Amino acid sequence: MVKGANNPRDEASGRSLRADAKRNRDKLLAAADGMFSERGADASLDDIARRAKVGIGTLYRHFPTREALLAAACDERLLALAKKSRMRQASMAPGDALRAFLEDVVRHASMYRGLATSFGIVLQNGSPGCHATTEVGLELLEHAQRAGQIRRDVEFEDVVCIATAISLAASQSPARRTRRMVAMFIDGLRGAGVDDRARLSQEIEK
Amino acid sequence: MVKGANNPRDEASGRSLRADAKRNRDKLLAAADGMFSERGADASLDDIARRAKVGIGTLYRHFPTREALLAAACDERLLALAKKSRMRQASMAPGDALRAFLEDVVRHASMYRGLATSFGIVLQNGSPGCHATTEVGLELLEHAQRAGQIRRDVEFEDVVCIATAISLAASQSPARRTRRMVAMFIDGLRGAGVDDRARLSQEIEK
DNA sequence: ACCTGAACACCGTTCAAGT
DNA sequence: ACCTGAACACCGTTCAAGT
Repeated sequence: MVKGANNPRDEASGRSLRADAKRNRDKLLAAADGMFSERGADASLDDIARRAKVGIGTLYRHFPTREALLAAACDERLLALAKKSRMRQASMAPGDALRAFLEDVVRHASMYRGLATSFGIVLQNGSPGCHATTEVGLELLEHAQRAGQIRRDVEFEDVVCIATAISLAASQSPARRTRRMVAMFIDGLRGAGVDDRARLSQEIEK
Repeated sequence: MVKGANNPRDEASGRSLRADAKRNRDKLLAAADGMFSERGADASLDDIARRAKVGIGTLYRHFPTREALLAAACDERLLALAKKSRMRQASMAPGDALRAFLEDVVRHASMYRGLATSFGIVLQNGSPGCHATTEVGLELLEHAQRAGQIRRDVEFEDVVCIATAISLAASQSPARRTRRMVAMFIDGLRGAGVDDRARLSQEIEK
């Protein structure tokens, strides 16, 4: 339980919330998670407010954009993902830990049906879970690179792109394809043989 | 000019169209292409009908879904893509021709802003352009595989997934990343060294 | 056979009024 | 300081009436 993540603060301002406001925020979060789970990431905001028994204006006050609401609703699960990934860092080979992380992120990017489309924006939201996930991911990547298991020229942004990309593609095609795509991508990140390497860097740079 | 592709037939039924219906269809197509180009793939269908000076019902009669309209609007450009790719088949090494094809498809999947999201569905639409593109792509893949430049276990569906995935990711991030991602993916498809290959097939199957 | 557009059921967002 | 919900401006889709 990371208690600090649940304190009564408004995302944008960081100010403390009045008791009733905090209550409303929690009700909105619960309602949003339920609604997003049942009907996907493009569920009606009106319905969410109604389920939370709160005026629609209150929803907008707490979460000015749909992405802000999505990020807040995802937050706990992203924190859990970060924690799990950090533990793997100790027990697995660096390259394998990165692949496991990539698979997890792909899964989470489709936590709600249709979430993948905006997952990139959601991750930039700066909520605790987003921050933690980004941090572990970066560590895992650097670790794998120092171990020589992943190309040096891969940036963390590439990994995020790849994850959302696979997730987006996977949501439109049978599940078995996901695993294939992760494996293929990791293979690409791993780097080609000695002969290929020089030609490849030429291909990549300009 | 492939004249056969422009004949006055309704996509679904295949029956010939009355002269005024054919005229309306063409006006809708022109209006749709303009509107999609200006405002993206989620442009208002009402606006398109209005620009075509046609009742909204007429739009629905000709194109029952938004994807059908998108596919029809894309069709000429997809035919051109297929033709260009077929020409490269003669003049380039099989692996390079496939990469060029992949880059083209990625570009076309974002022909209109926001198109990538539904590009998979659009490609399954069966219009002449979609059909031609699928056909060349399949040939290019098999050709590259026979030449030993691409793994045998890659299916054409994978290539489509990859293309839309990259396109989707690219639309949310700087342009220079696209090229990197294509290169990395192709690297993945190419296959790892001899030692890696056995482990990788294990990873992929189940 | 085809076209038209009013009618319907939705949706997101704002903001004046209330506590 | 925060909440409420009516009001506004949209959107996709259908279908009875018209040619």
